[in-house]
Amino acid sequence: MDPFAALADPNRRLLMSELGRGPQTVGALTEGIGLSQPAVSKHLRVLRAAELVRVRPDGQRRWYEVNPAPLREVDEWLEPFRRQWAQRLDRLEQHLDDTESTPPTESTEPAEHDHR
Amino acid sequence: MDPFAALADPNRRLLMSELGRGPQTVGALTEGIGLSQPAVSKHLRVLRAAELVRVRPDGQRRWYEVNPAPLREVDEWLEPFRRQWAQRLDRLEQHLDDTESTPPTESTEPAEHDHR
DNA sequence: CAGCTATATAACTAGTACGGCATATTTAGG
DNA sequence: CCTAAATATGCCGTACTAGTTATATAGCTG
Repeated sequence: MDPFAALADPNRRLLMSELGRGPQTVGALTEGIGLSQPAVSKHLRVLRAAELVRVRPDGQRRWYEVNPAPLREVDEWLEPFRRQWAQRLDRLEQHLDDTESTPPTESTEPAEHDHR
Repeated sequence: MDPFAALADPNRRLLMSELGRGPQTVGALTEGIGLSQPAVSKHLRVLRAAELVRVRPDGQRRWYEVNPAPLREVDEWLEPFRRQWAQRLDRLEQHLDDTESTPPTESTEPAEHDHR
């Protein structure tokens, strides 16, 4: 399963963040979040399928821990957009007011753009 | 709408990447992707709701362009996991084989962890 | 073994997502 | 005005999601 889909759910992101603080059992995770234990188990299953977490059985407990590797894919996807952050932030504010009105610089084409 | 959810769909990520190469009209985007025009319009609506893109009407055309700002939220969410990447990458390989078998280092607890 | 604890799975439900086709809307152009 | 082009919206079917409760499974303990 792809990490983007796995991280789409806010509760799963919460679980990841919680696990980021160290390995946890299902019980501990269930307490931290406002969900039933089965719900947590299912989210963990999705995270496992995405390989975002790994499990270590220990008697009747299961210690879940973060596996950050698949997050690289997310990070790499973000990469091309990074250089745009700084540049466009000022433009954003300017645009928030007149989003509907201004056509591109030229008449029918947006002219060459920053990535040219 | 939250950027994670917006990016969960692979087609929307494709549209974002396409737009990363410069502003495009709906028609152009529709050609690039294997979807109907209405489908593209709907995806663009979601991206707009997440403020990941902005539109500029130009006659009957609409020029869509990336607004990278919300991607910062994603990037910031990744931040805490970054330091784990390097460290755990070697451990991962080791684990790929014996994920089910090895109990934690200690008997009932995973012993102290990096931050416990 | 009996019973408790910890976790996973099953069955069900309500809501939402994504696609398609058809249609509305807006603008351009003769 | 009438038509065509570009885009958005409505409606529908199918599929998946995320939650619940109930139950199964596995280990622990007396």
